[in-house]
Amino acid sequence: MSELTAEQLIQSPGDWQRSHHCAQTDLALLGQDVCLMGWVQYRRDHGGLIFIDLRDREGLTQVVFSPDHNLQAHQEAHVLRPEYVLAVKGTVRERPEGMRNPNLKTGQIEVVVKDWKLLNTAKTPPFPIEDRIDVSDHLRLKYRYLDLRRKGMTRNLRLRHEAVQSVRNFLNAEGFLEVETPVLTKSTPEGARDFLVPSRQHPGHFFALPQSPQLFKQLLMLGGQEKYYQIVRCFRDEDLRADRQPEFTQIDLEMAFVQEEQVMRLAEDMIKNVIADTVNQELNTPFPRMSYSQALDTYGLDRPDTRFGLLLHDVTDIVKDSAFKLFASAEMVKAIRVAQGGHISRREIDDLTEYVKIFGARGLAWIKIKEDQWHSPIAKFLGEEEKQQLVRELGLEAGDIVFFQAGGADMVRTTLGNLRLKLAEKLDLIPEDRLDPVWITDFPLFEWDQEEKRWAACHHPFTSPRDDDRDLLESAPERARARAYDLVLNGCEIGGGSIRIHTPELQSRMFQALGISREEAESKFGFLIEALKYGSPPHGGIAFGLDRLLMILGRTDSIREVIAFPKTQKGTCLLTDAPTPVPSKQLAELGLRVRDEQPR
RNA sequence: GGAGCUGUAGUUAAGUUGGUUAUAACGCCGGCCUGUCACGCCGGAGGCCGCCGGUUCGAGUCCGGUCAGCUCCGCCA
Repeated sequence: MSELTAEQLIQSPGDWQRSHHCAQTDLALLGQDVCLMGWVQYRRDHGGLIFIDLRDREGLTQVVFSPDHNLQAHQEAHVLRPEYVLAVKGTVRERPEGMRNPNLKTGQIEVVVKDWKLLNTAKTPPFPIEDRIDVSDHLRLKYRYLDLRRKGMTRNLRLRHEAVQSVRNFLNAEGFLEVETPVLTKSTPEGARDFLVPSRQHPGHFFALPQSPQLFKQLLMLGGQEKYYQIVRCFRDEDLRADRQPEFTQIDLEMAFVQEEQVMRLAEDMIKNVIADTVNQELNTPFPRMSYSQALDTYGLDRPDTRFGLLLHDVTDIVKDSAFKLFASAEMVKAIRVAQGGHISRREIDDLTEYVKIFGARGLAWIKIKEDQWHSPIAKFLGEEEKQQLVRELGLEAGDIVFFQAGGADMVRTTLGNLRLKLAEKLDLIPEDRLDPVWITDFPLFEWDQEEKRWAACHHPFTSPRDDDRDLLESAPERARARAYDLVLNGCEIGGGSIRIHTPELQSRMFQALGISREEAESKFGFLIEALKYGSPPHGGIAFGLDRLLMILGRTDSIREVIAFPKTQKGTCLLTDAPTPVPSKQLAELGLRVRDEQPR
């Protein structure tokens, strides 16, 4: 028997056809001949007997090369290495007593090789194709195609597929039409930074990639399509986070002739359905609702995680005459009681103090409640009356610890809102298997843009004010409420929408309130205002961040885990090396020149 | 634009107060092995300690810078 190298053994599959997937081989197939194709997961070469765990997308099957069944095959199979690609034909047989593997779905059986083909060899992968190995993000992204072979990524891609199918099935049944909208579109003011695409045919002119299909979906309502949806890529040229990628996917939908209730009911039914179809969990509808101001008051954030307590209490009034000047002079003082948190050490408090500084806090006041006294750097400033009121407001008991934050309202809320999350994580208070949705409603229409010194749309400039707040647009914009709603799941904003403005008059007033001049409104949004003049139906909708929803359902802490080919935090692709410079000829065609081009 | 963490063999990590030849496990290569299943046993190879500079008799270790990955602030209607 001549010794052939692995490369010499490579063959084409020829007329071999795969009969089963590796996960399908079980006792029901006993005695049958099957043809499997896949990759070598593990090889256990005993010399006289070779076991290969063959992997395909669906699972693993043990195949056995035995000289008793095919001498040549057995001898050739010594060349097999991890990730080699092979096809085997063989017989499914029950494993001998005591040789079964209960950890493997197909562990009752094995496939005895009658004939096989080596379809391809493989370099030794830079990291093992196994879930239990933690590999650096850098390597995983550079060799993403190898990372995708791992079970975790395969599972996440399947989850994504199932979620998308569920959404389509649901919305199709509800009478929605899936319509595509342009990816090459118009740059608009407001919102995130646009990705620009230069126009070759019109030098100096640019398309923008859509931040969302917002205007087109409204135009589809104007186009009489009544119920639209799209699972659509959106682009925002802003810095990345664990839950943010420059391109991400929205489940976008819009309905004509509806009010808030219909959109919210439909949306929660859709989400309920997706969750049942993917992770087999049942949510109760209707989802709970909370006003924006209540969310800020009790959770500090507009995306409350309602899976645990640690609520914020306002104690501004209690300490307004305190001897502790920091409290007395503050615009707002809030507190979090951690029941039986007195064991938190000085060292841990120091870490938390460092943590809150990220949010602009100067420090972190705390009190440990003991049986006989209050242990705290600030206890000496607090009078009996103040202490009594704090006990009442916070429900204090011996063994508790209380954290305080005093200062500007925004800072206090943000700081304690984030501290609350930090504490919950640290103290393991988050029930990981819970899915707690909550609608946030009653958003303000505007928020003050400190940098631009003007009002900015809280949601977007097409969101309708409440009917009875219309006159506030000019007189008291800060009091105007929006017909907007966000859906928050486990403290993550997974969707948001609104009832839109559908008359040209109101839309023009909105632009005015935002400080957008008549001329600018005309040049940027003229087509919309014009369109609204031709019988626009009242309409509204919502858009969900598919990736974020999948992060929660897949119980992963990074958006990269649910995207096949994500970008790094610096917005690059380690696999393709994009973005790259382009030849000057290509730039010239576009009428572009790169300023201060560095020699490379 | 800013802050923090990380960077040592193919991979994951250890590396003490700055001190001789930089460890371990897995992987890889060679050999043995007919019931393993993350097979086992014997042997072997494998290092620009991210990069540049500085301090020092001497730097993986200290300092400055820089690059990359990650987390966060700003930003994200």
